[in-house]
Amino acid sequence: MRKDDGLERETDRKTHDETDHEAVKKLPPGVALSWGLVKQSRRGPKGELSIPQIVEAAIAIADKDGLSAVSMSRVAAALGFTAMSLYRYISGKDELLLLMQDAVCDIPIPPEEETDADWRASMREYVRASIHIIRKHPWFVDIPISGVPITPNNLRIVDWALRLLRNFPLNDYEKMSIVLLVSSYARACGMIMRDMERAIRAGTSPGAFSGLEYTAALKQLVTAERFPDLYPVVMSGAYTGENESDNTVGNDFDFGLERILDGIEFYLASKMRKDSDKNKQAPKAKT
Amino acid sequence: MRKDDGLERETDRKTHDETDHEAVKKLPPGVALSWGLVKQSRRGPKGELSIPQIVEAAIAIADKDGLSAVSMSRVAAALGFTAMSLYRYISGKDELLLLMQDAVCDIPIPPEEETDADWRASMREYVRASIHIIRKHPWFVDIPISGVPITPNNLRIVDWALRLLRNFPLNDYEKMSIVLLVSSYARACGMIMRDMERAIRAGTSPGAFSGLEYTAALKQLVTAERFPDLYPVVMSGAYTGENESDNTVGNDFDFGLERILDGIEFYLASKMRKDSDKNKQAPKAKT
DNA sequence: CAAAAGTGTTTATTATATAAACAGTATATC
DNA sequence: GATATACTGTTTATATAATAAACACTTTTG
Repeated sequence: MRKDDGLERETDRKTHDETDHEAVKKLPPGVALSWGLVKQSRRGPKGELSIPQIVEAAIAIADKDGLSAVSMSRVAAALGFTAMSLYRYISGKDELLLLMQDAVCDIPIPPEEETDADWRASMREYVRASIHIIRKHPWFVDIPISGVPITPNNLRIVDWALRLLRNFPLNDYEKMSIVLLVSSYARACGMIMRDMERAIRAGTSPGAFSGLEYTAALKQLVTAERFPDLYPVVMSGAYTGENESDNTVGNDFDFGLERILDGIEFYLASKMRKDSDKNKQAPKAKT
Repeated sequence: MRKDDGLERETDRKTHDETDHEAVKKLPPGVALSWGLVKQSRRGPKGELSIPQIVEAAIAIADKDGLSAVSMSRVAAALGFTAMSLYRYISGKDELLLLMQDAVCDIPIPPEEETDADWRASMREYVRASIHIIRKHPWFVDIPISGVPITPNNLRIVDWALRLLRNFPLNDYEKMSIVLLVSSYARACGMIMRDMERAIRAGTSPGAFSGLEYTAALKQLVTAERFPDLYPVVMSGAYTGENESDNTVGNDFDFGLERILDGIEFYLASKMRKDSDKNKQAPKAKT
């Protein structure tokens, strides 16, 4: 984890640290920690706790009882310490949340070889993996997005997404736009799936998520006059998924994803057509 | 608002009310309120407050100081009452949040005539309106989604979205999937725009959102070995939007939306092709 | 008029994050 | 080795939440 390999002389190390410091200092609190860039002082008693330990405990609590159950005192208690002891390691709860978020982004990235074959399949796999994080850690999307990802594990996922677009005739901005598009969709779908599974676990009869419980009420409330186009959809039961089998919700998401992939494919095709109009020989792929 | 037209006999009315009640009772707390289905008792002193008043005050506070500033006591204080007085109108804070959410969904829906002309333009308008809610009320997306929309104003927006698809050769499930797709994208984009504007208002230099401040740090942290495909994007400055003019972020979102619309269009075309293969005369539009 | 139902308030309870002061411990430097 | 220093985990205290319970008052209903 430590970059210092011991070969640099004292002065070099200092300069290097300071350069790092200036840029890194501007990072939001906690981000530096996530990159493992922390003071490593030798004096004083060794800490009995550690950041990974704290984060792990917090994640376990959040997985079990939700994000609201994650309080400093409960995390500390789970480790056999007092709430205040945590502040020796992290500066506050926000930092803990950020570290939790990055920690669960530490997923296995598929090896590069498998990627190139079928980009649509790869994209589906990417979306599936993104959704998997949310389903495994339902609290993940309860933490508001504070900006572009800048923590290491999160960035590895972005790196993976970009890899899938590597050989596409797109500039960096187009690539980022597509990553944004696909990731946003994954997030939105993951959120809804999360809600579904949460409801089922909370005792809602299986398949009764997505408003199925409220179907009867909605059929009384949604009138044809006030909701001309929603009315038939509610009445047919499609709105609340009355006639769907259990896993059809997943199919809904698959449907949307395929539309997005179609859109991307369409854009690539039209762009390559344009390119081959301009230049005589079309530059199909960069590598 | 009352369905009872006075012609039914007492027994009929009772039965009817109970039917309403049974179905409506199952609605989550607050949803019934949002539909205006509340006890209307005559005894006791008239309330000096009202639900719309409370919700309005809460929204004003949230718009100004964020969702975390919305406390029962602050809302009450803004109206000149004590915190506990609010509990005579709503059962708790969750209910207040739900009512706030529905209240800001009360947006002008464009008249039907303007819709049919250009469905892509209409869709763009729909997305723009959805995003506008989020930008005007940045706290909107801080409230987690608890399921399919079931409050009246929110459903009117869904109704609007469905109207845009009315004449498409799609079944209800396909329509809902497309609404989900477009709405999710709008939400995701709105969130990011919200963050951007929030950061700018908080003093971040204009255009320095989206990680621009962290560019220097990222260029040190993102190595070519660890992030082979992200590396060039960070280095070119595209990742943190270094070379973008102010409104390019919006253009990013436009890009993704156009891909989604392309995808929908592609699907429609391929489906109609299939239909015309099956039946001799293609049923182009239902109405 | 009396009962009932509803109003806003005061008071109290429980949780929360976190600041501040404290006593103990391991290291660095003399 | 002695001692200052920097660090450890703890105790105590503060401020702010949501909201339950008991209270006094008001208006309608029977």
